[in-house]
Amino acid sequence: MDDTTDAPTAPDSDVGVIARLRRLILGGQYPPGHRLGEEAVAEALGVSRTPVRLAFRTLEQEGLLHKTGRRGLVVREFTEADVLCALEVRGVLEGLAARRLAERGLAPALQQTLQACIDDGRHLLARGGLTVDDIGPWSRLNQRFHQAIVGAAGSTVVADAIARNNHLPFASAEAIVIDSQALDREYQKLRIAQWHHELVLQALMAGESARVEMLMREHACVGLRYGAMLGLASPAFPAAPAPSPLPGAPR
Amino acid sequence: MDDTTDAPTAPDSDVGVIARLRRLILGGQYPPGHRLGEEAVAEALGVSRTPVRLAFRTLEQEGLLHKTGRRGLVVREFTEADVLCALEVRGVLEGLAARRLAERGLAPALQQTLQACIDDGRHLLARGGLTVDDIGPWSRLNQRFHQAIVGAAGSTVVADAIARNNHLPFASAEAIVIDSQALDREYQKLRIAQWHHELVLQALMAGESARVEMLMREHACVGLRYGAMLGLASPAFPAAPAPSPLPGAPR
DNA sequence: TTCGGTCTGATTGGATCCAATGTTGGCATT
DNA sequence: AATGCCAACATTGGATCCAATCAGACCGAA
Repeated sequence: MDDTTDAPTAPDSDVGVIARLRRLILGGQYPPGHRLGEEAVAEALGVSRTPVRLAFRTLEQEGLLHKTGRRGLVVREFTEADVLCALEVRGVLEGLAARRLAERGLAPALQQTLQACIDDGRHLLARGGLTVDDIGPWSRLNQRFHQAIVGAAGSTVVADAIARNNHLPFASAEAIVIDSQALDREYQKLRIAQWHHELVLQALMAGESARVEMLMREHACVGLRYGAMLGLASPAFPAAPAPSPLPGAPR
Repeated sequence: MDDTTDAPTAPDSDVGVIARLRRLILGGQYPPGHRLGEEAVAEALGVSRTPVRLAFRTLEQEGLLHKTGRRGLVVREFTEADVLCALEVRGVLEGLAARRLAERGLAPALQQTLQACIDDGRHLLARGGLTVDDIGPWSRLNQRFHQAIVGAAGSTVVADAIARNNHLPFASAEAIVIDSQALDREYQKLRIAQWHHELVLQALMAGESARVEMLMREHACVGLRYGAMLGLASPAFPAAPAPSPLPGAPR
C-alpha cells in the first residue's frame, strides 16, 4: 500500500507508520474486532516491531484500538450511536470554543478569514448543484472555517480536546459524509451547513456567545442527523475506502 | 488505588514506567519547559530507553509532554487559563453525559448509587467542619458520583473524551484542590459541591435534561472559580466580597 | 467423560546495538 | 570581526535479541 496519496494539506504526514496503519484500519483491511499482533502488522508494513509498538500506543490513545482482556489489541468497532456521540462531542467542544471566542471578541483578521470561507462556500454553492469536484474544495473551506474558530479560541486545552475527538475518523469536520450517488441531496446538506456558517459569523460579530455556542452544537449534527430528513439513506460511517474525496483542482 | 509514596519497592508492576514518569513530572522533578531526553529519563528510572519511549508516546498523547520544534520533548507548562479551560471542558463534557443520561432515563440502580454518594457526603459534612482525614473520603465519593453519571451515559466516546481530559492533572474530578491551611473555607466549597450533587440528582430524576447539563457545567467551576469568592487564595481572580450565606441542605 | 495439571508454543515487553540526522562548536576565510 | 562551512557529537528512531508470561493443547486421573 502506498501512503503518499494524501490531501495536499497533509494532516499527519509526520510519522509514516502511524498514518499507514491508521489507513489500513480505516480502510477496512483489519475489520473491527480483529486482533492485531505486533509481528503480523510489522511484517505487513515492512518494518520492525518497534515502530509498530509505538504506533499501537498512539492509536490506542486515539481510541482506534483498545486492549482486550487477553493479549493484544483489537480494532475498535464503532456503532451508529458512537458516531452520533462523537459528533455531539465535537459540537459541544466547538460550541465551547466559539463561545469563548465570542466572549473574548472577534479580531478583524479572523473575521476576514471566516468571511472568506463563507464567500468561497457561497460561490461554490451558487451553481445550484454539486459535482464530485466540488467535494474537495468544500471540505477544505469547511475545515478552514472550523480550524479558524478553534484556533482563535485561545486555548490549547480546548483545541487539543477537539483534536483528540477528531481522531475518530467520522468525527472530524472535514470528514463529512458525501454520498456521490445523491449529490442533489448532499447539496441541500451543504446549503444548510453554509447557512450555519453565516449565522455563526453573524453571532460572533454580535458577541452573542450563547447563541453561537448553540449554533455550533447544532451545526455538528448536519453530518448525520440531517441526512434522513433530506431523504438520504442513513449512511453507515465511511469505513469503506471512499477514494472519492481526492481533490480534483485546488481552486 | 496505589500508594502515593515513592516507595522504591516495586510499585511499578502494572504500568510502572508511565505512572512513575507521570508522578515525577507532576511532582515537579522535571519543571515545565524542561527538555526530557530518553537517555536521562531511562537512567533516572532505572530502565532501558524502550519503555521510556513508549511512555513518552503515551504522555505526549495525554498532553503532559509536547514535541518542540527541535529535538526531544518538553514538559508542558500550564497556565492558570489552561486550568480554567480544562475545568470548563470537563464541565461541558460531563454536562453532555448528564444530559444524555436524563434523556435516556435514570435507572433505579443508578439512582441508588447517586443517592448513596449524596448520603455519604451529607454525613461527611454534617459535623460543620472539615479535617484532613475527610479529604480522602470526600474525594472518593465525589469520584464515585461523577463516574456513575459518566458511565451511565451509555457512550464510550463521551467517557473516553472525559477520561482524556482528566489526564490533565488538575482537570479530573477527584483532583479537587484542598487547601489544608484553610479547611473552614474549603468546607464551604464542599458544601456547594454537595449542594450541586443533590440538585443534579433532583434534575436527573425529573428528567430535566437541559437543567442537569447546566448544573454539571457550573459544578465543574467549583474547584477554582468559587475559591476566590470564598476568600481562598487564587491569584487569577480578585476575591469578591461577602461570602454568600449557604442555603441549608434540601429536604 | 470431564476436570485438572502441565507443558509447549506464541506473543509481548525490555535491553542493546546500529544507523541516520540534527546540533553545536570550532576554524578558516572574507 | 563576522560569517559561513565542516566536523565531531549527541540524540533519536529502527532492528534484533533475550526473557517473561500467558494461552491453548494435550495427557492423565477420577
